[in-house]
Amino acid sequence: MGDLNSYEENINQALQKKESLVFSCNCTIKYSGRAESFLGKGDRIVVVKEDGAILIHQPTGNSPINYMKPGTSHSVVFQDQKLVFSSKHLAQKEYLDMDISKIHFFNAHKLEDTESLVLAGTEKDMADMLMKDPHLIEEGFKPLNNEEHTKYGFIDIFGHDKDNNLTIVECKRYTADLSAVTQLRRYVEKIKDAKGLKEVRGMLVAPKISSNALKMLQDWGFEFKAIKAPKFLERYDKGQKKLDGF
Amino acid sequence: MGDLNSYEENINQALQKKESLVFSCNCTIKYSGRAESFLGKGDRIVVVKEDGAILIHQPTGNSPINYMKPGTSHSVVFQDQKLVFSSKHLAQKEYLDMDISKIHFFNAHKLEDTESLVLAGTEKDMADMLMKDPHLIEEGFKPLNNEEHTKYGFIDIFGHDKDNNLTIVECKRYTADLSAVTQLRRYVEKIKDAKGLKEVRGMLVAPKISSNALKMLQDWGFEFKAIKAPKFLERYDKGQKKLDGF
DNA sequence: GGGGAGAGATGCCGC
DNA sequence: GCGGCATTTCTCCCC
Repeated sequence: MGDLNSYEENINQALQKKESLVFSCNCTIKYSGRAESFLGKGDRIVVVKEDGAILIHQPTGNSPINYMKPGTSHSVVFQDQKLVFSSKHLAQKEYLDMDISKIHFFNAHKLEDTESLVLAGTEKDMADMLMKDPHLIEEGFKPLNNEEHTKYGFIDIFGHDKDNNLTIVECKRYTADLSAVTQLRRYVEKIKDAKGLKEVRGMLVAPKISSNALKMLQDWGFEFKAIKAPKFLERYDKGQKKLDGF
Repeated sequence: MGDLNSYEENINQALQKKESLVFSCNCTIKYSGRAESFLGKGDRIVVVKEDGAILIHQPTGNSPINYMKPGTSHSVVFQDQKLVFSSKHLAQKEYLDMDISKIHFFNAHKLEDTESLVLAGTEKDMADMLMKDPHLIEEGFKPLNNEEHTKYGFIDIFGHDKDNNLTIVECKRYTADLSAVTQLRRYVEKIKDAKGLKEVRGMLVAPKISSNALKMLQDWGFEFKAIKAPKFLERYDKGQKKLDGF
């Protein structure tokens, strides 16, 4: 580790080469953009990615304490015994400035990664499962096709129950809350209006529902059905069985 | 940089000492918990914090591709020419496994940081501004105090207009959308019911409103008032003026 | 710990 | 670009 001023050229070169920078430092941070913030002196971990994204982390916690989106440009100058690290995103009128008093470590590296995440257990997986096995919703439920249901908004599933009543189903992969109920209400009213119907059934499908949400749901004459989102990822499951037999 | 297997002890020691780990590696990643995911081989940056939080970043993008919350425990073993990095959060039934084929760099460090962020420009700042200068909402508007308005839920501001009509004001610091309108509707209905009133005014205060939200708002007889959230952070602003005269 | 709501939300898709 | 909506949302606050 060299002197603080020796990092000025190192960092600027790495930025120019579009490498990913990772360093830890003692610094203060100012941000101005969608909001404004200030953070006093402390040790942080900083990651600057090749696309300009910057993430600044404190030693605890899940989320970055400060950050800027991809497309941000960065520069460093040594000034008044400090490294001044400046980040700007002109299009978004956002600015971030770090006054760095010490660098604990620094690394810059070109990273290669062309993979993208394979994910299972989303709300869409849940809706797909219900479209495939509509009896999970209710015996005799007949879902309508996707073309139909896009016309009136982003309704997860709608179709007819065994008595041919039009039914709207809203899925949530987590505990359904008040806003899930108002969302369902919005769809039911929209469809009633668009189709000129007096009665449209509304169903909320989720693993759980909060107490207040259930009350509101029942007040409005809607129904709740407890179903868990499927989170079976074949590729992963196979690996798990072989590797460590969970 | 030593051989891959030499990192096994390094990493486990750093974990035991509750240091913050930062390293870059080539790996595959499996996650199982709230959902399940798999990510094929590629270069990533990994941060493990002293509280157990782990963040894994690809070379581009704002958000971590995989992560676990504070409270996660970690361990590493060298096995089949790979470093197997395992993370578990038993309470949350979450598991993450990295198969590491190469470490590009590794650093572990104890970080000191006791500061917390000072932030201005939130929805609360906006509500505070309106409570202080209620004429911004409307001439003659008289807000009620905070004790009162907590009794019926998380209503931003409510009070009486110049004609003494009870009025509920919902603030949004960004563009108001459909859910902001249904949220306002929920509050108005709640208050009507609780107070046995026939008429309660509902106002949405935000810098902008989406077209569909405006239509729905008007359909229900509510009003929109365009006001921007204040984002003036005194401490920061002073610094800016002195330092670089923005 | 559950519930409710904001966030400098972010990210995705559709028009 | 805006709009609508899910997110392994995360975070905070209050009960």
